[in-house]
Amino acid sequence: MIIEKVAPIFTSKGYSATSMSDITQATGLTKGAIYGNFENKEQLAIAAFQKNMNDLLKQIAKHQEKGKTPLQKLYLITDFYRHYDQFSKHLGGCPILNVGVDSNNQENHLLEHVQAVITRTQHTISKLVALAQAAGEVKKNIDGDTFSKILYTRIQGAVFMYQTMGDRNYLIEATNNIDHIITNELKS
Amino acid sequence: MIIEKVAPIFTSKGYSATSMSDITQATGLTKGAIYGNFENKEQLAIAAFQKNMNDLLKQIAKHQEKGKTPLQKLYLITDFYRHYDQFSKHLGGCPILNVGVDSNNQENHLLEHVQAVITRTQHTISKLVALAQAAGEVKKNIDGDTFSKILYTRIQGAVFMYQTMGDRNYLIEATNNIDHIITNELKS
DNA sequence: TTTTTTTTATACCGATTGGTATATTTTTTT
DNA sequence: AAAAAAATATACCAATCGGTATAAAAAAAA
Repeated sequence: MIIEKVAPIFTSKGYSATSMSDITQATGLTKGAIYGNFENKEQLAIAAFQKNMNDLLKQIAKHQEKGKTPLQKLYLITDFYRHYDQFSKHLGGCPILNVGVDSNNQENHLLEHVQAVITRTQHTISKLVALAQAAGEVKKNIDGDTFSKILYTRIQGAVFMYQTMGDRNYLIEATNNIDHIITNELKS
Repeated sequence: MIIEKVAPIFTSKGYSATSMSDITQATGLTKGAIYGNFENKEQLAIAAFQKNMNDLLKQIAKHQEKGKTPLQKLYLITDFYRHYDQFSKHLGGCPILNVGVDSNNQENHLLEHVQAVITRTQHTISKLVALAQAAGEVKKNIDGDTFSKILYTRIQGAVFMYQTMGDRNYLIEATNNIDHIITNELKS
């Protein structure tokens, strides 16, 4: 319950801009209660980030269930991010982007967690490409690792532009464009 | 001189993680001296951001001088970002990305300055495309505004991935890929 | 060289920071 | 119902936060 109430604050305001009184105010608890459950502010921030990532990755996986073949699932990943403005709202923004930038050049250990999630997600995408190749849906000469990096980089770029310009069209145009690439360059 | 020493700190650590004692320490001045030159911390952060943007935009313009035609200058923009890891280092990271994310959902007025620079830069790129079209270097049916948004979004995505993963290849692959698009889809 | 102006340093302000020892309350176990 | 364990609240800590009034020093103007 603490984590749930605190996670969107950390994501939207950033680590050092989030104070313990923000946390006590949001939870309705006192500092004693918070420190009875978490070692310190950093551990709470890490727990909040992991909760956000759990929510996010679970939702992406759920969205993919609508697709039957690996290729359909690939399209559904981009489709998820097409409407990422809605989902990221209740996370307090994109945790990967926000925490990634916020924790860079900082003394806390949040960055390592962000890196781990990015690496893991890229692996998931590249394995999906391999499955699509095995099913004959995607050309054999496509390199899954390269594609997953391109896809992830483009999506995060669109997320950044969406968040700082407040324009959802960046998400729409980027995902449409990636779909176009999948159809014209990957699809066999 | 104050701005010069302080700018990379604000960019790398973020607004609220940068304290006045960080500033006095970096400049060798006391708080009295700082507040004799700047109204408050926020105005100093804005001045620092604008100094960074001045440096960045000037360097991009300078890099473009090597090209003669509008199309060559377009290639030189992507070429600048191919080596952005070197240049952004002495800025304390990418000010657009870092300040854009950092100032989101914050009470300061930094975000508006970031938005203004992004809008302005996209205008510059789209005017360059128009010039290239007038010179017969780029197809007439290309929409400059759309292209400049795609280019900028992809570059910022690569900058984010470079910074959080610490891998320069994200910059290289993204800029190579954009060049590929210019050559195959824009060039007449 | 004296006066004026600008810049910097000192010393302080109240408020807030993250964090903790201890007491109280609540929950669980017996 | 009594005892033990877990969770929460109270009251406090030194340190630091951003900011300021005033005095000293340096620079510019006269």
